Amino acid sequence: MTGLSNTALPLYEKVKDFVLDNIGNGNWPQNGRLPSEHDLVSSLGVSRMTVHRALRELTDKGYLRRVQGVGTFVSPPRAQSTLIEISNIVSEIKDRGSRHRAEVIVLERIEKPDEMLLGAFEFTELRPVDHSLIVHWENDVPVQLEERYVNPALVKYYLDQDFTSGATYDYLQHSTPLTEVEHLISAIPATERDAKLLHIRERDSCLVLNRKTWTGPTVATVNTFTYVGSRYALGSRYLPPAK
Amino acid sequence: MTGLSNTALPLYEKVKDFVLDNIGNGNWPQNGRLPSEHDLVSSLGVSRMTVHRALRELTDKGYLRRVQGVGTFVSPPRAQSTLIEISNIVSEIKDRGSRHRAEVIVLERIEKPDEMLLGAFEFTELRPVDHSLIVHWENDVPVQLEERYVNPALVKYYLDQDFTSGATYDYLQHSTPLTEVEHLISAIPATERDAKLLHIRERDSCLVLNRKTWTGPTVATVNTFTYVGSRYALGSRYLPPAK
DNA sequence: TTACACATGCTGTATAGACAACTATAGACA
DNA sequence: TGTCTATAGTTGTCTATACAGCATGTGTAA
Repeated sequence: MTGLSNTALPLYEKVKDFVLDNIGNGNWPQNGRLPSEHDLVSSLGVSRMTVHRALRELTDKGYLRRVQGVGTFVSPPRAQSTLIEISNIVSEIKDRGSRHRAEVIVLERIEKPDEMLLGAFEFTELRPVDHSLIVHWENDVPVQLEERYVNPALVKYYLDQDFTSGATYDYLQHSTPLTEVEHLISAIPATERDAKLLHIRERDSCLVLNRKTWTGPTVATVNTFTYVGSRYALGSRYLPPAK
Repeated sequence: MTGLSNTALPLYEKVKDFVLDNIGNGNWPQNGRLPSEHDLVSSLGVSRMTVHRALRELTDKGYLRRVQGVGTFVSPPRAQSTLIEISNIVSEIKDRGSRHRAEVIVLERIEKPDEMLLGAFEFTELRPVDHSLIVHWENDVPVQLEERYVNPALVKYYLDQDFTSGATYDYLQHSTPLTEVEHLISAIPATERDAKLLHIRERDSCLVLNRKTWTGPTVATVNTFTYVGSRYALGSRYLPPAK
């Protein structure tokens, strides 16, 4: 009596389905503890690596929460799940084309040189500050307003890191203590300040992306990106296969 | 000479970094072919499972494209990459709270009963059509306009599926042929139609989420969600840990 | 009582080996 | 020439085993 389905899926997919079913029908309640890997190995009759892979993938998708030395728990259904993944939208917006291109352009156009952005995220040579307002340009047309706030307590941390290893972007992906990200995307009419800086009329539609990152329980950074609604959209484009 | 970094990362993370470095510095060109797993095992001195995990995770993130029996290739830098993941935004928006709740509410409020939505995605009992316009309400206030187009050729496919197995949501996650998703989020002023249906003024800011799904090279569905900008935002909230 | 060491149970990582499934290619054959 | 077949190479999955790292409870000693 394995409890696994009979379809042709790989074993680890069947294990995932088994777990999701038990969560879905309330068998394993929210924040409840799952059987240990060893228990699942015994009851399902598969190897531990297979169980482990299934649980790891469900953890990546946000269905589970695992703590080494303690156990595996059912995550509450909302929020937490896709947060990290959504952060990729922002990455995509910022580095369309080559990796650091967009940011370099920005640097040449900064309106107030005194208010430098915290470059630790994308660039090494910059002096970090804890608050900045930046206008991004493209072909002499302002397209985006960016406001950044960085928790001063964390600035030192970034300065102490060694970002000269070349693979800055990916290094950060792996090693930063930024554990969670919150995103809010909204459509608001341009304020007087927005209109002036972006060369549009007041009340024109703007697309606002608000991003907040956390390191554990403390807020690390807050970013507000304001786009000219009539000209720009967020998102990602899919190119269908040629053949 | 392994080529792996000396930091304290797990081996599979080092392999990932190694691969990303080789992609980043142009050593392995776009659409180029990577060394086989066996080659990497030889040159890096780690086991094949470790190499495999690294390559699989990079594939999931969209950096690589793998074809069984052929090889591993460098994906073009963006687009394909995070598309699947981003689709979760839409899921979360639609089913905050319990799984099918949101959709049920919608059904009670449909303005034109003749233009039913294709329920195959969330509900079994509905008659599918290939095009529909829906107004979503909350507490007697219209909050969202939804326009759906479904490729008629695919309607039959969904009808033939067996969605009565209980785990509808997860079943679809695994088995639908929807291979790719394109999202565009934009801020637009309300058209006359939008204003009338959503009880707002013309030119008021609206948040528009456009979603297009593909099965291979053909478009499967097109959804347009129009939200009242002053009242709603897309995104996800993070709740910091209590302790 | 308090502090520390240890055992236990859990997840995380890594390996070696095996087989399955798929693709492309080369060669045999009609 | 065209078609089928065998084969080599590649990725996908699965197992059994081992060890590391972490958290918690327990028992011992101060």
